[in-house]
Amino acid sequence: MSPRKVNKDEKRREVALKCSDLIYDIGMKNITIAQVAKTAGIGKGTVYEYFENKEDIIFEIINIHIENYHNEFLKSIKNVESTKEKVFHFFKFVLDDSEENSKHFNGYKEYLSIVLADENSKMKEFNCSTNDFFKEQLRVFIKDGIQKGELKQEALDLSDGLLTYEKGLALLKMSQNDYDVEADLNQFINAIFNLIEIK
Amino acid sequence: MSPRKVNKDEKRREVALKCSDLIYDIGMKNITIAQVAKTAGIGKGTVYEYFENKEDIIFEIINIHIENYHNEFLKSIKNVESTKEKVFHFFKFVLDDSEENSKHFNGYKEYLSIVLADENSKMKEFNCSTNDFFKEQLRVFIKDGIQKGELKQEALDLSDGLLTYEKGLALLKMSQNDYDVEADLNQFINAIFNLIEIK
DNA sequence: CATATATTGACCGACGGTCAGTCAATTAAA
DNA sequence: TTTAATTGACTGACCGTCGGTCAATATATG
Repeated sequence: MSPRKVNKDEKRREVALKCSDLIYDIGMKNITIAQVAKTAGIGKGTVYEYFENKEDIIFEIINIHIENYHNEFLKSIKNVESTKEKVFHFFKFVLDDSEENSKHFNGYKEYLSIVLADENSKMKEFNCSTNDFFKEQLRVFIKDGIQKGELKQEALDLSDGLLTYEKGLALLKMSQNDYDVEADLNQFINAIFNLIEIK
Repeated sequence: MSPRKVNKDEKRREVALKCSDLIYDIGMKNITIAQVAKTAGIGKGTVYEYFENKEDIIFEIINIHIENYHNEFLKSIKNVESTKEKVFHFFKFVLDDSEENSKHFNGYKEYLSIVLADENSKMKEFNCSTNDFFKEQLRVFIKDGIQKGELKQEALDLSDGLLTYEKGLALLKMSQNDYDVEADLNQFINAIFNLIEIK
C-alpha cells in the first residue's frame, strides 16, 4: 500500500452531501455530472470512482437522509403519550412544509422518480427495509394503545395500512398541484380514530 | 386552398397506440424516438408534429387508457350490490395481475416516473381530474351504503382516504420487490369494513 | 540515516458514442 | 400553384470510459 488511502465510503458520502442542495433545487434530470463534479470540487472522472452512475448519487443522499430521519423520528416520539399524537408524528414527513423538510421531501421525489424509471433492485430493497422499520414502529404504537386501553383490539389490523396510506399522501402531494395533505390526513386519521378509540 | 388536412388529434392517438406496447415493455427511459418513429411507421421529425417531446407520448397513452378505464369501471360496478364489493372493484387496477392490466399498470408507472421527474403542470392537472372522478365515485358508493343502512354515518369521512390509500398501494407495488398487494389490501379493507358496517 | 527507485491508486479531462430535438428540403394533396 | 405534411441528416448536449499523470508511500542501497 503506497499512496494515501481514502475511505471510499466516507468520500462518497461527502461528495453526495456537497451536491445535495443542487439536486434538491434543480432536480436529477436537469443536473449534469460536470456540474456535480464542479460543485463537489473534483474531476468528472473521479465522480465515477465513488458512484456507479448519476442515479447512484441520489441513492446515497437518500440513504443519509433516512438514517438521520429514523433517529429523529425515534427521538421525537419519546415523550409523546397518546397513540394518535404518535401517529401524527409518523406523518410529519408528508405534512411538514418547512424549508428543511421540503428539501428532503423533494429529494425523495427525485429518488422515487428514478426507482420507477430504472428497475433498480438495490433501491427497491432499500425501500423494503425502510418501510419495514416504520411498519414495525406503527405496530408498536398501536399495540401500546390497545394495551393501555386506549384503542380497540381491531385497531391492529389497520396498522400496516397506515404506512400504505402515508405513501399515497406522499404520491398525491408530489403529483398534483396544490394538494391539501393536511385536509386529507386530518379527515382520515380523525375518522379512523373515531372508530377505534374506546370512549 | 386547403391542401390535405390530417386530423392531428386522431393521428396523435394512432401513433401513441402503435408504440404503446413498446413502451410498456422497454420503458420510456430505454426507448428512443427513432424506435418510436419506426414502430409507428413515420419519420423521426413527424413525431414532433404530434408530440411536444418524448414524455408527451406516454401522456397520450395514459389519457387513452384512463378514458377507457373510466368506462370499464362504471360498467363493472353496474350490477354490484354490496358496497364492499364495489370498493374492491375500485382497487382492481392495483390488484389485477392479468397481462392486459399489468401492461396498463406498467404504463402508469412510466407516466408517474415522468410526472415526478419533470414538473409538468399539464400532467398534474390531469391527475387531479382523474382522482376527482374516482373520489366522487367512492363517495357515491359510501353514501349509497349509508342510505341502504349497510354502513354507519362515519364511513363517509373515510371515503377520500381510500383513494389516497389506493395510491399508496400502487406506489408500494411499483417500488418494492414482491410486494403483496392483496394481503395489505384485504387486511386493511376488511378491518375498515369491520368497523363501519352495521351488523 | 539519507537518497534513489519502484509501486500504487486517486484523480483527471479529452474523447467516443448516443440520442433528443431541429430544420431545410421534398412530397403530395387540393 | 400553394401550402400542409413529411422526412432524415444534422447538431449539440451529455453520459460514461480510458489512458495517463501525479503525489504519497514502500523498498532498496550506500
